[in-house]
Amino acid sequence: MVQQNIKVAVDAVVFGYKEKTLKVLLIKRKVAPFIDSWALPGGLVLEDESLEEAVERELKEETNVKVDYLEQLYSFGKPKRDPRNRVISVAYFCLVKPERHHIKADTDAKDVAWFDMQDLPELAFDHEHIIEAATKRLQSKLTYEPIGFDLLANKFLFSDLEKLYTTILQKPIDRRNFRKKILSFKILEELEEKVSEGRGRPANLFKFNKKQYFKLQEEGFLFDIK
Amino acid sequence: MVQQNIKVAVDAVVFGYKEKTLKVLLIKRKVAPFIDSWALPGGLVLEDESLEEAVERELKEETNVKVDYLEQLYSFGKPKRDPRNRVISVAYFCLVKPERHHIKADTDAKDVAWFDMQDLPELAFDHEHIIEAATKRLQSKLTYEPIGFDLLANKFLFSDLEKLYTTILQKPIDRRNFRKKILSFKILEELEEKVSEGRGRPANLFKFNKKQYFKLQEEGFLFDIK
DNA sequence: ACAAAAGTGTTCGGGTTACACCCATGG
DNA sequence: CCATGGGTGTAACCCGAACACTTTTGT
Repeated sequence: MVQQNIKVAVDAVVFGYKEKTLKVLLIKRKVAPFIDSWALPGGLVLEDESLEEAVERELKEETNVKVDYLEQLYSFGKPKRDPRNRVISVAYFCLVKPERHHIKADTDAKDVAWFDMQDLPELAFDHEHIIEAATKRLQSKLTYEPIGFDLLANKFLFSDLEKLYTTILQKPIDRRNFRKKILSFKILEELEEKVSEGRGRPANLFKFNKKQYFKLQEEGFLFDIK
Repeated sequence: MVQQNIKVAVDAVVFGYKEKTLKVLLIKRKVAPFIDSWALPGGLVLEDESLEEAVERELKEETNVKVDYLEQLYSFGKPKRDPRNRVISVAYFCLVKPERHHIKADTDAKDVAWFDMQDLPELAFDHEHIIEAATKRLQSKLTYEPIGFDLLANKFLFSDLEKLYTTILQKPIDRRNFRKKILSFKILEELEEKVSEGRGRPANLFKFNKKQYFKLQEEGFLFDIK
């Protein structure tokens, strides 16, 4: 048997929703190759940690972020994707609530920043490709799982939720039908608090009731927004 | 940086549909660990091949099978999943048409066999877990992509298709509604040939028109069987 | 009083569901 | 002529789509 010398890395596509736009978290690389390029946070997996632990560790080390949602996206393994050694990267799909948007370039990165998805810089490796896959995952998941709530603050306005859907899916939504549909799921709590956004009628705050969602899910309920 | 010594493998969950039951392709291991256990076909990735190439090569070497459909399933990377070294396995999801069911234990396996999904043996590593994930993928894909046709012969009876759906999804289907729905998609060609299965009225043969499906897909058509 | 955003109901049409009888063949 | 599996139509219902005006507040 030929001795195998392939390295295993993880990379994280971390989405955040801020100022009514979708953002992705990038770091500025401190080491070759692609030194000074923007790239996804990530790095080699250690001997004794799971893949998920590796992602969480790298995110902590490089960006100081702790994500609210994390799932495996896809593994990228073309022989030449890293110009030096062969590296297989297991990419993860992550979501962060605004409360946790505070980032900090830590020991392992020169800089960290949220980039608007409409305005990404040149990226290292095949990271552009990975972000593309993550975006598709985000768009499709948004329609059949309540992951939008992992991008919003705990208390949010209905109009925030609606704007998030139109922004990410890039198509208009009928406000009345949308509200009717979501409310019919009975997974939101309407709070007493109201918020006035400067002008216009003050709006009600809502909260996602995750426990209730899990309960309904057990009973066969399927979240589905077309 | 600590030197990393993780190996990268691929494993294939190959489904076949035979004798009106769903089967999975397994090999009997020739080497430790788990010598003589049944396991998924697979093995270490070579330095200069892509992950997909690795799967196809291993399938050829171990079982002599060439699959009709292949996509990445998930990467399994818990530290202790292989008792000896750390091995990350990128699992693939594969479908084979009956014409290609002829298998042959080749150089790298002691034996190869199709196992009924209802009657699996004890499996090596975490392969039972991998098969479980593949089964879920199969069930969900069956409802929103026309992958059932990659499990049937090129020419098939409507009742075969129906039986395949009821078998895999494990729930009854209304024959009339199912036929109406599928035919409404206009992705099947009804052939002139009829087949008499011993008793009963002879049935029409159908063929899946893949080209037509791709064309409709471009136009925004979504295959969907609930 | 005006601008801005929030909140709300009804109608229509298409698609999904439920449902049962006749047909063609072999034994 | 009987058993077996193949093939077919219609009516009820539900859900999604389309659509516009009123309410509440700040300026």
